[in-house]
Amino acid sequence: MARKTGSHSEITGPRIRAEAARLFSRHGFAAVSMRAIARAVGVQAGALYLYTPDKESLLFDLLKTHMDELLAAWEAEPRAEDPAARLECFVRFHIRFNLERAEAVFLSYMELRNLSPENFARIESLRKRYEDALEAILRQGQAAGVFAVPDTKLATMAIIAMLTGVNTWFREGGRLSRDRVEAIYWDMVRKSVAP
Amino acid sequence: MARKTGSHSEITGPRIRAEAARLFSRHGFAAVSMRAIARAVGVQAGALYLYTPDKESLLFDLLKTHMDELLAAWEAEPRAEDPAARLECFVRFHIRFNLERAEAVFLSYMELRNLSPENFARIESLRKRYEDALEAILRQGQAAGVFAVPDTKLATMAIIAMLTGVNTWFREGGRLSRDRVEAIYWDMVRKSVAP
DNA sequence: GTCTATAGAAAGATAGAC
DNA sequence: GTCTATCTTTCTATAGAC
Repeated sequence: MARKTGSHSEITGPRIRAEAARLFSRHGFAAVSMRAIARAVGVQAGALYLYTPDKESLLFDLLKTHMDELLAAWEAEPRAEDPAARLECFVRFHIRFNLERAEAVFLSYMELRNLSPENFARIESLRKRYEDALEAILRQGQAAGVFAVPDTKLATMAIIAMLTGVNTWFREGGRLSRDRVEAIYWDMVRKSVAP
Repeated sequence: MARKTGSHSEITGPRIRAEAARLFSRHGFAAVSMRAIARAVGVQAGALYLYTPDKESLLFDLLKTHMDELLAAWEAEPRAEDPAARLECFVRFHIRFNLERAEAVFLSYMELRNLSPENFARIESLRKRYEDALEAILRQGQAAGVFAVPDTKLATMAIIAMLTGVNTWFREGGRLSRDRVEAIYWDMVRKSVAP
């Protein structure tokens, strides 16, 4: 136990990211000062710079981690062969994952403009990979004749926007359970791509 | 022509709102300074306070005007009796109007958190009125047996999110014309609420 | 109606003590 | 690893000249 008083790098780093995510998603990146983050964590402002070179890198770290986890979680899902079953899996996965990470999802849509062009491009390419996963399902179903969409690219964007919208109104303990919401959205998506 | 040099109230007011909308939508409310708005307009920062009591009121004015114009434009649309025809009208109206006012739409989704609680509530109640217009169409079609949605409230939120999403990717002069996009989205919406 | 000038507060980031 | 102190810049908003 030779550790010096006030040395907590293994917990302060994650705490900084957690508080930054909470504050950024609530007030917006530009409206949150480094001092405000430090206060929430319980350290002085200067201490933050031991964990991030600057404010923008802190934001980028949050968005990059979120996108990596999103892609990894989707790739870990069981992979159904049937296009309709895969599409249902995607719909339920997207709603579930996004509701569990509401803060990060909000950030990843709202705060992109605060990234440098290079960092912006990196996040966008990860998002594109995720969109491509859905488009591949739609193409497969289209080829098999079980889906009939006029344009798979537009259907991809339409479905993702529709599903992500759940985050704007869903509240735990509200009128509908998360599972019921998933079922209702799946019903609408299923019909929207039906022949 | 007794007007003093530098007196332009009838054009400076609208210019301030236009430049503020452009800058807020591009960089975010908190990231745009009053100096930056003044510079874009071509006046000094102090002159802005002849047109707005403070920065937040300027934002509120933009959002309020947008919501008022949205509601007025929808109410001015020809009102079809048939629920399916009215729904198609809503889909096309929403896409068209939102694409024409991309900056204001972006602001009205992204910058709500920068309003005071009172002003936030005023904007949200206008948004609710717009959502209610769509829900009324869905209820009417449901009662007539031409639509079959598991939950009209969720279908309302799903459809609006899907349609508003067009603004995130549509570019004039791209692969698809605006009319073609409207038709494709209408096809998907039509099927999603079909029995 | 717009300008210059400025008050007063707060921002991002760094230096050096401990 | 964290703190205190501070540099430098920038911010919102106001006062008073023209």
